[in-house]
Amino acid sequence: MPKTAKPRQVLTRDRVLAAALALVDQRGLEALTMRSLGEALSVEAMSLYRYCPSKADLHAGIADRVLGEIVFTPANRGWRLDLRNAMRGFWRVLVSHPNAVPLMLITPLNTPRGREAGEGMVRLVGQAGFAPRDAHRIFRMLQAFALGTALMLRANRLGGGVVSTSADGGSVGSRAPNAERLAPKTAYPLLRAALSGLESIDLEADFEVGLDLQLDGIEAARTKLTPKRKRR
Amino acid sequence: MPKTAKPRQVLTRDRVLAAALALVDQRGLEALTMRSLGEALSVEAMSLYRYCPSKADLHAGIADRVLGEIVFTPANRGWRLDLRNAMRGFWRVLVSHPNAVPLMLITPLNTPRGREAGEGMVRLVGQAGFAPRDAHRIFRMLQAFALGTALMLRANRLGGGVVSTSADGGSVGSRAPNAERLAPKTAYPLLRAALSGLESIDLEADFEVGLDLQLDGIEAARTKLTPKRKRR
DNA sequence: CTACGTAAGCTTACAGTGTAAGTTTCAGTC
DNA sequence: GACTGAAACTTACACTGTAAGCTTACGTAG
Repeated sequence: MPKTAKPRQVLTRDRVLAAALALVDQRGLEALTMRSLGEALSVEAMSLYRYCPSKADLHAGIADRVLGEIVFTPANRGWRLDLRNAMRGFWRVLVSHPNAVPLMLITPLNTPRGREAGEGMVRLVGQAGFAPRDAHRIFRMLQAFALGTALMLRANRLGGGVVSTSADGGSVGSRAPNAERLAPKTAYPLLRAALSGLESIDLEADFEVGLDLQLDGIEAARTKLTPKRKRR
Repeated sequence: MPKTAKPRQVLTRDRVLAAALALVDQRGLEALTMRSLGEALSVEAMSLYRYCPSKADLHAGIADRVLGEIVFTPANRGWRLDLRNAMRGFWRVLVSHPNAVPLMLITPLNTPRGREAGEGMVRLVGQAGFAPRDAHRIFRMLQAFALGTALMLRANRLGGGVVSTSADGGSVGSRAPNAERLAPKTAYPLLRAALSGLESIDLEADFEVGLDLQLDGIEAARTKLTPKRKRR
């Protein structure tokens, strides 16, 4: 029976995933290649397969790692403040790894830390008075909202405007300011009014406003469910 | 000056995009290859580049085509019913092309039909009493919610559970019923309670419930904005 | 009718991808 | 010191997007 176990070990699944996440953060998702990741670890590409049996698994591992960065600080200050706080924590993690967000929608929760986060969120929603089944549904809604917004953040950051529109209408591609590109001269008065003067869309504000709106919606659903119960 | 223009034409950008969307619908996004698409059109892969200068452009074209399937039927029955109706139309289009949904988050609106849809949605939200800027923000929120939920639908449909978890805990991969896979035996009582007995998550219901909740939130934001104005 | 210009489609080629299969290298035990 | 087993390397292959150049067939001008 060996007592010191594995001595040569210089690589670990954790080290591989950490390097992968760093690479994705710095150079984008499409720069994550088995070979480039190997190079980042001073290792040949095929060596990684001992720790991540496939690229899909690598992706799932990265997603899991990001989910693991979420910290829960309950702090019992009422369901609304607690839930908002947790969602803000979730959001902070997402904006600190914008390039990894797509991975989170391919493999949402099935990972251990994902379950941890899910359990915590369902508990928080449950504190508003919902049964687990409904709480989980609301959790999924909040998740869709946060991830969707984070994904738009990513699309907004990089260039955009790829379509060629050979037969339909206005051409894209010039480096006009953002508002102009999204709402061009010809028509669309509302889009134009909405976006004029904006350098880019402030998705941080989007999240805050949207979150408050969701919480209001939850409040409404809550009083609909149990009209007798006292608020807090 | 030629009067009849292009006679040989057997391919069109529209035909290419239609075939591409059909291929994505039937065999998934990763089956969309220049060569496979060419084969579907009885044409060599490189011929497609005359109509879609790059694969990114092809993707954007598909997204645009899907957005074009949205139909607006205003029907002036009050902002809430009208907005719900429009969102349901949006949702119907998404669930009829689940595999194409990821493309919609890479290139959200910059396409002509995307702008069309955006303009319509902003108008509907505006009917609830919001200025264009706020209406557009709410539109973005609704978009994030719908697209995020649709993406989960996709993740839910195909297998899921790829992670190997060599060092962290429970293993995945067996073909247990869905609830068991998402909330395994050991702990997570709330997840277990939420998902026990479910064959799979009903994202159609998720969308309906979530949509109502969003509408309640919008209602709240509305009365907050203009507390004097009469509802309808 | 012939010749031509032009655009639609084809051929070839290349660098880069994930990964299956086999081979080398080396720490730790008899 | 020989053996064992895992860690890492090497080679190879099928497949991807796409750059560059070539071939074909059409509508029109002469």
